[in-house]
Amino acid sequence: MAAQGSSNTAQRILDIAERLVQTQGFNGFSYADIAAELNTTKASLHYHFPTKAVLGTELVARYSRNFQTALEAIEKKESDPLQRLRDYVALYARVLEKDRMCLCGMLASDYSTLPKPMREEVRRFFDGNEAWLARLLEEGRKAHKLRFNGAAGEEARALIGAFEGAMLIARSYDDPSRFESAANRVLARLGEG
Amino acid sequence: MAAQGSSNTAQRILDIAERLVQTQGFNGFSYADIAAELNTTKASLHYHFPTKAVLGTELVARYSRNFQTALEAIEKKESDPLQRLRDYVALYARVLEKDRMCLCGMLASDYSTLPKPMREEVRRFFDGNEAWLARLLEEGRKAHKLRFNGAAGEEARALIGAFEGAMLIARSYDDPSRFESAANRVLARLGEG
DNA sequence: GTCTATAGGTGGATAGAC
DNA sequence: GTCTATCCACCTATAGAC
Repeated sequence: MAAQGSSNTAQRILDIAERLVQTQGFNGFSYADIAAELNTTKASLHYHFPTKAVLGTELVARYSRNFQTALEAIEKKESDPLQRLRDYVALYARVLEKDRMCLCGMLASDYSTLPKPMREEVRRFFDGNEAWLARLLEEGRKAHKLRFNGAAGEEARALIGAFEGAMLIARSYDDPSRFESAANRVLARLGEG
Repeated sequence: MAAQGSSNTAQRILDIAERLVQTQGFNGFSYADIAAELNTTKASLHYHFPTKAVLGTELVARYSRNFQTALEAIEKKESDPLQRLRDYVALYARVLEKDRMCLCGMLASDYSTLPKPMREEVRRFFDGNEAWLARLLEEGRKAHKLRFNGAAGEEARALIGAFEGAMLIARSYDDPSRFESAANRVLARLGEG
């Protein structure tokens, strides 16, 4: 009854594809790579995901859903705004510890070569992050727990850029502490006062 | 007498390759793409750059040299630290206006698939930027023109990450103003007081 | 659902004529 | 320095048996 893309095998395919995209980019992996790791054939993969574009689109959609779920989990803890920000940063740090880049940060660099449906999903990811962060920032400022100037939405965008960029470069040095250091500077600044 | 890589043709090849890498990544372009644009053949390109790894390495080396030259030009103007920072940001903005990503930011996302000599050149680029920025930051702080906490080197790293990340995401929205906005927030914070 | 086999295309790279 | 021709590996994708 379930759609093909939601079977167990499909999920295992997505798991492997996800790691490959996060480490090598969308143009840096192939069906053959996945097939080898799953001990199956390329043709079998095409049964579950007829084209690479479909696979990629479902990949980002799933990643976005999981990320949103993680954001909701942070909110449920009802901790203070600065702690929620720390939890948000920890989501990035956990990805980096697995020697991966944020899926959508990686896809942002592949953006010009992506099929249109993937582009839209990538944007949706950033839009969702921005909206969540902006709400948190505004709430934190009103409660005098977070300090920043100007529009919360713009600060949110700047934060996302800073985190994605810090992640990107930390990977080039195989040194997660570079991300931690940059993120902590940001948190310290926002928590001042 | 000059090495092959420094002929006029070689430079034109590098110009085209540079744009292609900045827009599509190192794995997103081919000798065929360059040949088509130059109205020549793939075989001819291999005369100038025997392998793609060699081409890529010379590409990053040239980019780094040009960037360092631009940094020295900023220093020669002997403007105040905040203005020099603005000039630094303008280097990024000019790349983005051409719908390109910073070459080394793009290569950072391809990092795991790059030949070793390219990796080293990419790191050298970031190291050079960090050193230049750290000197500027420290000088600006001593002159009470720039305000930030902690080590200048760490602040420099955070800035580079923030700029690269803002660039990366701005490209996904085809909206350079996203970069400008994020960069201006950073500059405003550093210039406070 | 998975397999074998294969199509049709493109990748980087080389040999050898001019 | 540039060309034609070619190699071989790899790519995404499909047909059809099981």
